[in-house]
Amino acid sequence: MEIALAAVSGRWTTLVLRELMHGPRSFTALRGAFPALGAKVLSDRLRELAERGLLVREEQRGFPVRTRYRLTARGTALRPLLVELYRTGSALTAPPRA
Amino acid sequence: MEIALAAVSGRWTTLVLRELMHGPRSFTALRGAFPALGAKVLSDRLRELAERGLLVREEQRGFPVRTRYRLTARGTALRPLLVELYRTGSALTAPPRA
DNA sequence: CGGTATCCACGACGATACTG
DNA sequence: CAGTATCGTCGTGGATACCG
Repeated sequence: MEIALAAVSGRWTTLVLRELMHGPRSFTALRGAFPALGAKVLSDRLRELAERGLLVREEQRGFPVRTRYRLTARGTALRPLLVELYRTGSALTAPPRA
Repeated sequence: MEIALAAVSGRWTTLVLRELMHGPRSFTALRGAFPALGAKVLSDRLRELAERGLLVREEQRGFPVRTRYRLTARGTALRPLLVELYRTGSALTAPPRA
């Protein structure tokens, strides 16, 4: 559980993962998706996720340099967990039944 | 998702919740279950979980004072999430399939 | 466009000591 | 038995500025 928890921990981590579940995204696209997310934090998070083998960074040659972040199989494996987090969060938000 | 994540965040939180899923436990019983868990951190965690309405603290009169921590309905609602965390963690631990 | 470098604030965690 | 008090450390995250 610690491993799974570490994989999704961090204020922005789940949001970034969720965005990438829809397909590869560029750095700027991710920033655009979350205006409140600073460049440094996004950079930190992406590096961490890459180190955990949950996503890969792909550079396209040319100018300006194009970069895409794509989830790996391990990354997409987190989908059910994200769904469950959403489901449980909704349940907790709903009025407590006594 | 942030709400669900907050509910299970913290190094010991999931473990404590998991232990309480088996039934009410005393402070000392919880300490015994996790020898590496300091009294202060356990105290912090229990207070936080109580504030979130995930468990309740029950005192029995007498000497010495007996205390039990029991999950509420909201607390037990986290079970599927814990299961999913375990499942996902196992999947991530397993050899990466490329 | 796609980042890195610095610095700072805050909260989680841990160790130690003490209490009713 | 069931905690609280205090202190120190570290990681996350935010603000700002700068770079190829």
